Amino acid sequence: MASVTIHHVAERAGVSIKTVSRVLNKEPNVKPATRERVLAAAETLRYRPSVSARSLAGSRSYLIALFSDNPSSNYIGDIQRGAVSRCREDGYHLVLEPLDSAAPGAPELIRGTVTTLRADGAILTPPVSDRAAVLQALDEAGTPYVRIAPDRAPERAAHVRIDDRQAAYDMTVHLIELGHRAVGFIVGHPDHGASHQRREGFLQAMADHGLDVPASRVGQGFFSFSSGFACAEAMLDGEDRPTAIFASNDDMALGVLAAAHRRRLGVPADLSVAGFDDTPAAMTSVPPLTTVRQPIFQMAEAAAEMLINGEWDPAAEAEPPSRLLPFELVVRESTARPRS
Amino acid sequence: MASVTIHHVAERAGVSIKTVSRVLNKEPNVKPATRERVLAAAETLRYRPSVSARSLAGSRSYLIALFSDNPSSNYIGDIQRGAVSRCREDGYHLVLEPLDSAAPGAPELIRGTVTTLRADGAILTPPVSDRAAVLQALDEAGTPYVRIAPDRAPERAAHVRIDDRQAAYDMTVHLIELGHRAVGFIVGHPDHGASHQRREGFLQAMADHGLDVPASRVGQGFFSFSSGFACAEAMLDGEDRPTAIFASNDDMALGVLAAAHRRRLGVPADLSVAGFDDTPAAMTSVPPLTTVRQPIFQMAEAAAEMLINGEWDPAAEAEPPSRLLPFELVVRESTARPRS
DNA sequence: TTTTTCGTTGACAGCGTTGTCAAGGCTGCG
DNA sequence: CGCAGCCTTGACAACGCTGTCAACGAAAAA
Repeated sequence: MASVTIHHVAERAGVSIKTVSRVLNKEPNVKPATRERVLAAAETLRYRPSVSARSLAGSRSYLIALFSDNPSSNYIGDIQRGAVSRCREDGYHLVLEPLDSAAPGAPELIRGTVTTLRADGAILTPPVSDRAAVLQALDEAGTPYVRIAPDRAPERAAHVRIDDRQAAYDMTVHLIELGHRAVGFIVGHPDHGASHQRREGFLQAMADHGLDVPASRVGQGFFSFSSGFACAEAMLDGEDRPTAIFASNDDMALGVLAAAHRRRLGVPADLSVAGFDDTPAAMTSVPPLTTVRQPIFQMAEAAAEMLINGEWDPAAEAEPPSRLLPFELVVRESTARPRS
Repeated sequence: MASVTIHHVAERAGVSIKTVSRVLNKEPNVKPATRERVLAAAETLRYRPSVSARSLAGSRSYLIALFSDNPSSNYIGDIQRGAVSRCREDGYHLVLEPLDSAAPGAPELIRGTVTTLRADGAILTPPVSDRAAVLQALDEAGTPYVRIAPDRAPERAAHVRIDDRQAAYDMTVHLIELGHRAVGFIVGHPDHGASHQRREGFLQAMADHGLDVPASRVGQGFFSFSSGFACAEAMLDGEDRPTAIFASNDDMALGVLAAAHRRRLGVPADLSVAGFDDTPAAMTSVPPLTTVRQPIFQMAEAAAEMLINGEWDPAAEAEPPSRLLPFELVVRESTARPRS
């Protein structure tokens, strides 16, 4: 309880607290012998610096806030693990702040959080990463932040993303190459930036192959199972039914699967289905889903790293940094050649 | 950036910083008029106390650590939302610490985390809540903690749980009352405390109704889809196939569904399936799953509350507090009378 | 009226670090 | 040999807040 402080370590090592501080912060100009002595003392005493004291005295708080709205739990879980993993390397900690980013109080909540915490940075997941009011609050608070998979105004701040457009393009080409001509598409939640890019990628691929996409083949979903189900019902009941449906995320693809199942349409025999995200459910569905895998864990790691390294100073005029990570097409059993 | 401190508020309100501190901490003996003045000043200046400073000066850090190992993301997500929700009421923040609780370094990681953070408490989710080494590390660090759904030695520390035994008992009775006699059971991960209690509840209910449970009808799963699938295959392929299978969680129940589907067994016509947890997938599966709903959100809220209120002082000899929350049987379409 | 008590307020000393600045000791070069 | 200049180290003042203790005035008691 009477916790061990830097003074105890200093005393044991026979040096001043400042020298201990130097060693622990890997500052230069400490004699190797001294460094060893300090390290040994810290080790035997099991010394742990207090983040509060460090934060108060220094310029870093060792705290990073993660603001997320409720997209899929799996997505958030990967984000969290990735961010924490990188944080641990440098003694940082992740403070969790789930919220309703559309609520009027959201910007104020965020501002309050980063200022009470004196957070060194914030990570925003979609759809938070596209809320202008939130970004503004963070700008005003002077807190650096990294947007994950932003849509609008990517140049506005630091961000990490995959090429959603290209991924959707590639998946569409996969379907076309299998022989599909009538391909339906289910757009994701309009508030999520990636939704638009995925749609564009799809449309572009179809256009590039001279394929027509009537309005009835593009449904508006919300990234939920039920919205995927509803859109699929509409498409499958209409005349000129598609032979393949590409849903903007796995949850909706699962909804498509359910709708097909209900109509006794075999997948992939009668209908090919493709998703996006490669959630765990994609592997366990019947049949397993062809989908796009995003390196979510790595994206979060990258975001944390950018913050820890202080790669972006909001005050400076420099262009905010960004990273583009690779995606991967995962072809499983839900897509096949159309029945001729 | 040049953040507003308690001094600014004090100056603006024309009082000393101590008085501002009193008002903000809701301490007694402050004249109402003074209180108003301070509150107004804080409001217009948008003052936010620094957790670091509070932590350093006072006895509370306003930080609670959440240690979780990777059970289902949905479960963890609910836990997080519940805990954060309660934390916000009192200006607390949740620090996320996912880890591999079976790793040899886990206790040390936890000890290090709570001491650098000077955390006011820790919340442990299963299976972390049953790791003796972890509990010991926390005891040594003198940090209060609340175990969620612990199995072994519940009297050892504060905890929150539902009556898993009774829930499994009730679900089993539900199946028996539908007319099932041959009921299979899939045990959960042996490291999770609730697994044993659920099995006991099942066995007790069967015994109370004079029903026999041959060893072949009790499979050992691991809370995963694939383990549920494997266990179901074994039971369904054996002679004397059960007419109902009760899986200890929804993921495994989904595995059972897949196995039944593969054998062209109708659910619930040929086989009734019951799960546990009421995950989102339970509602969207085909057919929707009969399951047990745990008030996960509320359990986490309760855990955070116990910590915030300081309901348990590890130093004191008093018996650690605990809370038992109600569960709910959710009957959907995966269970029905057996085909006569 | 005088004394006691209590409600209200402020001064001030930390809390455990880091940042600043200065003091020595040593090295190297003139 | 002397002095500039670097390497190494330490003293000490913050950082923003809470806990302690004392002071003041007013209300209550004598």
